[in-house]
Amino acid sequence: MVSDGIDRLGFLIHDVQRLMRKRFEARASGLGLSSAQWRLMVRVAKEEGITQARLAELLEIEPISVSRLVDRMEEGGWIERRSDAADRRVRMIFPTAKASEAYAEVKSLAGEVYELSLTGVSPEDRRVLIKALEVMVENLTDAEASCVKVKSAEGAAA
Amino acid sequence: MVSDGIDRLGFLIHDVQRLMRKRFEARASGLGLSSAQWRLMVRVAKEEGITQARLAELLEIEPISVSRLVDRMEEGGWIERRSDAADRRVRMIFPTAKASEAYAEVKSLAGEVYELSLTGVSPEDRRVLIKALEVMVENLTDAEASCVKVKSAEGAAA
DNA sequence: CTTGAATGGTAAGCACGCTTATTATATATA
DNA sequence: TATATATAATAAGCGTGCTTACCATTCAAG
Repeated sequence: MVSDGIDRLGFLIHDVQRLMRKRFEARASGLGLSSAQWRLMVRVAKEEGITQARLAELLEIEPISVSRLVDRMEEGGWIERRSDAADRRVRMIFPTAKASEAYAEVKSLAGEVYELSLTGVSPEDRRVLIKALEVMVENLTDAEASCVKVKSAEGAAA
Repeated sequence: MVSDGIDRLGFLIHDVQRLMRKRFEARASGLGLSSAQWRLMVRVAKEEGITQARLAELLEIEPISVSRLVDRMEEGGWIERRSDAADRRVRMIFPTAKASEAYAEVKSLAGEVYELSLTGVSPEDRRVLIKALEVMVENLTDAEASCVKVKSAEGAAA
C-alpha cells in the first residue's frame, strides 16, 4: 500500500529524537543540564515566576513530573522556588544567576545539534520538514477527539 | 540567523515522538504492549532465536535495558527465553503464539497512527519528510566521530 | 592446561515520564 | 458560617532508558 518508508515513520522519529537528545546531552553534560531540564529552563526564562502548574501545561507533562524535575533543578542551583503571598498553594519558579548566564550558551549548543542533524538537507526541504512536523503535532494533539469516536459517535464531550 | 522554525526543531521532534508514542499506546493498551516492547517484538518476529546482545545492538539500547524489557515481556507471555546449547552464556528469544497472533494487528495499529499524524501532508512532502529524517539519523549517528574532532583533527578512526 | 581478555547476561541505583492518591489551600454554594 | 468542590503541589510506585559493577562462560595466548 504505502511502499514508501512511511511504515518506518515511528522508528525514524524515535531514533532522531533519541539521537538528538544524546548529542545535546553530550555537549551540555559539562553544564549539568539534561534536555528535559533545558526545556523547562526555556519556559522559566521566558516567564520568570511561572507556576509549576503552568509549566506542566506548557511542557505537556504531568504536574508531578514538573515537581521532581524542579526538585533536581533546584538542587542543581538552576532555579529557585518562591512562595506566592497571594496564593499559598503556589510555588513560583525563578531562574538563578547561574541559569541566566548559561542560557545563551546552551541555546547555542542546541543550535549546533540542529545544524549537525540537518547537514545535507536543503533549505527548502528543511522548511517542508518543519512544516510537516508542525502538522503532525497538530494532528496528534487533536487526535484526543479521534479516540473518543471509537466508543460511539458522540462528538460532544462536555 | 536561521529565522525559520529550525530553532524549534528539537522541541518539535520531541513533541511528535511523545505524541505518537502516546497515541500508539492508547490503541495498543488493550493488548498490553508498550511501544518499547513493540519495537523489540518486531525484531524478534523477523529473527526468531535472536540473542539479547544482538537485540541491544539493533535497538541501539544497552544490554541491561534489553534484559529488563525481556523480563517484563516474558512475564506478559509475549516471548520466551531459551538457552543455547552451543554457548551457555546466550539466551535466545522466541515469540510465543500470543505474540505471533497479535503481530499483524499491532502493525496495523501503528499504521493508523502514522496515517493520523500525516493527515494533510502531501505524498511529496511525506517523501521529503522521510528522507530528511533518514538523513538526520545518519548525521547524528556519524556524529560520534564529529565529537572526536573537537579533541583533535584526527579523522582516521580505526 | 592455565591464565587472561572478551562476551552475554544481570543487579543496583539514577533520570524522567506516567497513574493514582494525599495534603493544603482557595473558592463556591447551601 | 459551614460544607463541598476545585486547584497546586507532592508522595508512592512503575516503565524504560542510562552508568557502573559483577558473574558466568568462552576464546585466545602462553
